[in-house]
Amino acid sequence: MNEYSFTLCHDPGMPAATTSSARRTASRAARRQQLIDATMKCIARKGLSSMTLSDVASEAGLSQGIVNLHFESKDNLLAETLASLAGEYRDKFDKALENSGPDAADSLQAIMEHDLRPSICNRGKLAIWFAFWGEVKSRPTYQRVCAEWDQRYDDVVADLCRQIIADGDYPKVSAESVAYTLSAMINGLWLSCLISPRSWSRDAARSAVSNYLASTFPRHFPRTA
Amino acid sequence: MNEYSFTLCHDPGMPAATTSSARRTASRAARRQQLIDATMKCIARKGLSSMTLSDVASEAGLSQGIVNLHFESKDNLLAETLASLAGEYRDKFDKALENSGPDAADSLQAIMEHDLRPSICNRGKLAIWFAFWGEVKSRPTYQRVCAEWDQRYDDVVADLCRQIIADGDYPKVSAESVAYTLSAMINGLWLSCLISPRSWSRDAARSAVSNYLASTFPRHFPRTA
Amino acid sequence: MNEYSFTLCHDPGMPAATTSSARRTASRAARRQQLIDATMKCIARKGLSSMTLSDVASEAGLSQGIVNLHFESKDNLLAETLASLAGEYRDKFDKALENSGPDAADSLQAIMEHDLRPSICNRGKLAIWFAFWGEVKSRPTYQRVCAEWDQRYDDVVADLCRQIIADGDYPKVSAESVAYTLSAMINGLWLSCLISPRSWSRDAARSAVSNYLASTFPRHFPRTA
Amino acid sequence: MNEYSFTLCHDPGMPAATTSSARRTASRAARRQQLIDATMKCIARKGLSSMTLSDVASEAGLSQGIVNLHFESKDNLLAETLASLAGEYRDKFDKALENSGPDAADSLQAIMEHDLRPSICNRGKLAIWFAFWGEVKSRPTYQRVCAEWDQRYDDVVADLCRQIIADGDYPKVSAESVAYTLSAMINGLWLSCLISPRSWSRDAARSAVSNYLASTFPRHFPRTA
DNA sequence: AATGAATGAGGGTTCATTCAT
DNA sequence: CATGAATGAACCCTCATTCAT
Repeated sequence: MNEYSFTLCHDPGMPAATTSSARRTASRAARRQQLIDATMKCIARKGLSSMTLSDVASEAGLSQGIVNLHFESKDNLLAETLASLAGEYRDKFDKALENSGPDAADSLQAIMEHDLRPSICNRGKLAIWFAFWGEVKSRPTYQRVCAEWDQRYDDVVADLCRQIIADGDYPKVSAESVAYTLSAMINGLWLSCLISPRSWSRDAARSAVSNYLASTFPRHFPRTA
Repeated sequence: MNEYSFTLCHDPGMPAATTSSARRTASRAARRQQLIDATMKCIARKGLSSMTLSDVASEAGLSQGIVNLHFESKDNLLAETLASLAGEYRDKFDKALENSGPDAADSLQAIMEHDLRPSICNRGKLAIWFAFWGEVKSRPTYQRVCAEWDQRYDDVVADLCRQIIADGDYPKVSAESVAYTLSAMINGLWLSCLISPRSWSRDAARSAVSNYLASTFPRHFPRTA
Repeated sequence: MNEYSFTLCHDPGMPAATTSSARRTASRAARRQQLIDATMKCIARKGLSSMTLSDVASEAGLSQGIVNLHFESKDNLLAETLASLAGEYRDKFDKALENSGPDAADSLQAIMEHDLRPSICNRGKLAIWFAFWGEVKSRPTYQRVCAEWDQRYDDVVADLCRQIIADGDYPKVSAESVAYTLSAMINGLWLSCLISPRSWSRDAARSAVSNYLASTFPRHFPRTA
Repeated sequence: MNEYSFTLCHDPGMPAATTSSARRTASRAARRQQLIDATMKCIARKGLSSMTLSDVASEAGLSQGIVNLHFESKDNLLAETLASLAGEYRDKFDKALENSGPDAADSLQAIMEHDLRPSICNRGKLAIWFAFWGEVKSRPTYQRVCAEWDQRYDDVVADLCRQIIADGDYPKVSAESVAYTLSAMINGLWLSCLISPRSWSRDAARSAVSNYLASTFPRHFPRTA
């Protein structure tokens, strides 16, 4: 499924073209990732607006100045955190596609399942996504990263839909519209998971998607109980 | 459509039943609303995490200390801003319902149209909603307000779906699931409006919803071109 | 005992040389005193450094701007409060002298008793005195008022001591030194009342003074049990 | 004279028993003491109520945020300043006792002399003590520290008096009352030093104490010229 | 590379003071 | 005379950033 791969500014530990200091560079990359991970935890726990670099350093078990040493500025750390979040998501997304069955329907199913899986769809992770989305309007950088990915997501899904439509003869269905709807649904379900954790049910979310797919592509997605 | 009305802590400009000082009281409420409006503009422009009380005061054309005078603290201002945002939305929502046709399908249609109308679905307003959603995990207060509203929204829509299902004999359709899906779709479409304003199209959003409704309730929502 | 009277800048409600508006002026003086009283309560409760004009206005049951209306500034209010405190003390002091027996020893006794009486020597009142004394070094105004009074106190007491010494033939005793000691003792006893209210005992304070007087002027102050 | 030693929360520059980073720790303690010293100067110069953290930082030749870095809050700085003031006094007090002659009368004499020595009894230092005493009523923390010390002072002095009384056969004298009187006298003399620096005379203060001691314990404290 | 003490700009907040009513 | 909304300077405090070690 390489054809869908794309690049964001996410590439921890690029091979270090320099001669010897591979270990040092590797360690540097590892430290950066460690700090990014700490940042994500902090965003999830305290929110973007009250997270401080002290929090991040503490969470990472390191000292005050460490973030500026590795990322120059807080803004930069956050930008790279978003890139990492997106990259991580993309990797899992790609893997889910690769591991899916051969048909487009299987792939589509895999994507949807993937998006609702606990490793992706849990309050902690979602809080981070929404934290960045909440600043998208005022931070062109965030917007670019998010928009790029969303576009790609829609493209991939639309492509799969096109194959399904061709395969199953659904003349009245627009691939783009279905892709758009699916993408929106996932994001909306994520929001409700974040906002109403008490009443939220993963099964309800899954069957909402299933129902939609079943009513849109009845010959590919049989209605479940 | 009073049966769907509900209350959030939103009540700008109470009717001033008291005899004297009505003017002063009115002015006080007006000032608060003025500050809340300024806050919304600032959130939309700068984001929750970099908006300052100075920004708000400037935007309102007033002096530094004015916010603390009327809201005691920034936290409080933000909480009341969210309440106002929700209240404003609720009012428009209720009005849209009232003005809709007599049938449940008309009402449902009205809600969907309302949610995608420019006065609701524009980057400025959406940025505010997402700003608060982005902090929901770390601010129980925000969560409560948002969850309360989401629940209500789903209830109202589910109720309408139930009427439509009963009326149109759609035995395999679950009202809750459809309501859930519609609610998620709207939020997801909002997100894409916020994130990808360039490629976003109101018509595409509308037809995504229309298509879904048409495929779910074919006898009530005829497929459009 | 007019010979000992002296003036501080304390004179509430001076007769108002103007023609008619006597009532208005009287009311004005009353209001000023009301505010000064409120100020004293606030100093006792919150301390000089955290007392605000709002506190004073609240305590007096009046509105925000009232203090500046009547006293122009906070500094001025405090200066007049100190003057009032000193004036009040002076009045009671004078009255205690007037009401005392005819002899110098009686007068001295009366002064000492007066200084340890609950109406003077209670934590509330003392807190106010010490609050001002605590700022004496940095506020020449306070110092002047306090120094003036202290001088007078010492003079009065030294005068009485002189009479006692002459009357009782205590050749080795210096009137000034005894006056100085008595004055210091009283202030020290006040401090211990303020600092150690739990263990402080009015009787212990009184007998400390009695013992001192008995050992200094044995023929005038018989030792008590 | 170890039997009279006692502890307040005062311990600048702990000996750094730890192996490494002794320098850093030492420096930290030194910085704290530096700030406390600056605080004392500021209180003496401007008074508790108008001293600001800026003043302290300037006085110490350091930057704005330094106090909060080392003391967390202004309240905390002040509390530790009082503790340091009391600790410093206690150390000198103990040393004066140690260096005094062998007899109880010598010790008592040493204490009194000590309390009136210029290094203790000067307007700058006294202004600080009175500044804190002025807030004792509204700050339980201050009160506790002050009350604790006063109690100890009285205990030590009373103990000495008891020895003197036993040694010299003064049946009618109460050790507690004398101790109480002496303690009060010293505080009162301090006040007059603070309030009336012009007319205040160290010799007058000393002879007031001497006279009292001579008349109370004639066989131990011979009358001076 | 890592530390953590130090900086200082800028935040939220307080409050003495002003002024239209 | 009295009110209380409004002001804005100045406070305490936070925190991203710097830098000597």
